[in-house]
Amino acid sequence: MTGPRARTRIQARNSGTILDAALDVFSQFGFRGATLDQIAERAGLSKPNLLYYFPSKEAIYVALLDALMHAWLDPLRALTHDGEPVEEVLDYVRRKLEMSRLYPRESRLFANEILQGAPRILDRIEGELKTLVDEKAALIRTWVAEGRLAPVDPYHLVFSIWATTQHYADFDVQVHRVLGQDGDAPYPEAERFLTHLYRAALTPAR
Amino acid sequence: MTGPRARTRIQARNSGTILDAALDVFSQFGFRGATLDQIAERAGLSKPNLLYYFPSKEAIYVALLDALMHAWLDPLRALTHDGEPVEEVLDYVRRKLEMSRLYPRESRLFANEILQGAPRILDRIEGELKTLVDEKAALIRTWVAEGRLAPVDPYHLVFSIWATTQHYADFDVQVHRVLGQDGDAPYPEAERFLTHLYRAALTPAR
DNA sequence: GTCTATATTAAGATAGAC
DNA sequence: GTCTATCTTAATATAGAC
Repeated sequence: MTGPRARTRIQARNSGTILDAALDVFSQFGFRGATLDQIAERAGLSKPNLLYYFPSKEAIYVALLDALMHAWLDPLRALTHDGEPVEEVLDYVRRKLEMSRLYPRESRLFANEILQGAPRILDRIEGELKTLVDEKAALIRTWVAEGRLAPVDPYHLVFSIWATTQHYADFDVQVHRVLGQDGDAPYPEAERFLTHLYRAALTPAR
Repeated sequence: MTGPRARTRIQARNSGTILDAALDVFSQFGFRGATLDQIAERAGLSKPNLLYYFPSKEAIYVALLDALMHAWLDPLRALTHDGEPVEEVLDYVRRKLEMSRLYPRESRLFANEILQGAPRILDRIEGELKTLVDEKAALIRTWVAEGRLAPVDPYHLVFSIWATTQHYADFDVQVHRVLGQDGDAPYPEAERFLTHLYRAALTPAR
């Protein structure tokens, strides 16, 4: 800890307030589209006060990305060889969908960063993310080779799970308008649909 | 035609150059994150010259969105009751995937607009897009009722097709880094995977 | 720790010469 | 039609009082 952040109670509280407000703004507008004015207003602090807690706009953004990446891959890490393969993957789908439901802003922050070319996260994509996906892809290949999973490409399977589950957070506005529903209403049906989709596609032919 | 746009040959060419450059920039950074300086540089024109062809930054952006929405729904419109239901949906998946491959910038422009709350496109989401999806959802329900398609929620089916196919354009950087591939390399395998995924999920139990 | 005031740069848009 | 120069506003960041 070099900065003043998180030393005293008031510092911890204000840092948290700032990060929460910043997540609102950055997740909607991306790094360049977001402004400190918006963040300050949403946090109920003055702009200079923001810069007392964080040295720059970029530092706030990077702090958010760091916190995000730390937790983002947890659902995939939990995919192990312990259980029955089809149910293991379905559990992963449900965990990812739950992430979208509980943390839609984090999903949109990530989506915005990738859309903009991932300039501040490319090393972690090529590093920890790729490493983890490679590892789980190998596990999935093993299941396929053992005939316990239908023959699918593990990478594209993972991409499709990311896409379908994150869609409910990233395209949330569209989903709600098309369905004419609000809030978390789409999620139960989404879970039913995705469970059917992946169970049908992954269950090996008998 | 009120503005100078598209009257003479030189006007048509410059308008096209500007829109192409603007698509590059807006699709990456979103409306607020994009700057006229970037667009001007990429178009090889001066900033005031841009504003000779379009009255404002917003006008350029709206022109792009208009052109996009006009073509964006074509693949879904082509889903008709003519053929065999499973193959009809698979054709739709392939058309959407082809859109991602050929027009990734348009896909990212749309994604950015939705992520930012769809402020300039909300009426068309609630209008022509919802109307079309409602219509095709009814068609899919008919197929399900006839036992020619496995029982799935038609709206979430469409969402999943949008998500999985647009993912290859919108998250293109991530896909390429994880796979260690460049250019269009992921598409053939993506098509194989998605064909399997939807064929398995949509084929009715015999 | 927090604020007002302000320096500095960048961005959208316009004026006016050519 | 196109450019240089410039106006105006907004944005990041800092100075310095309290």
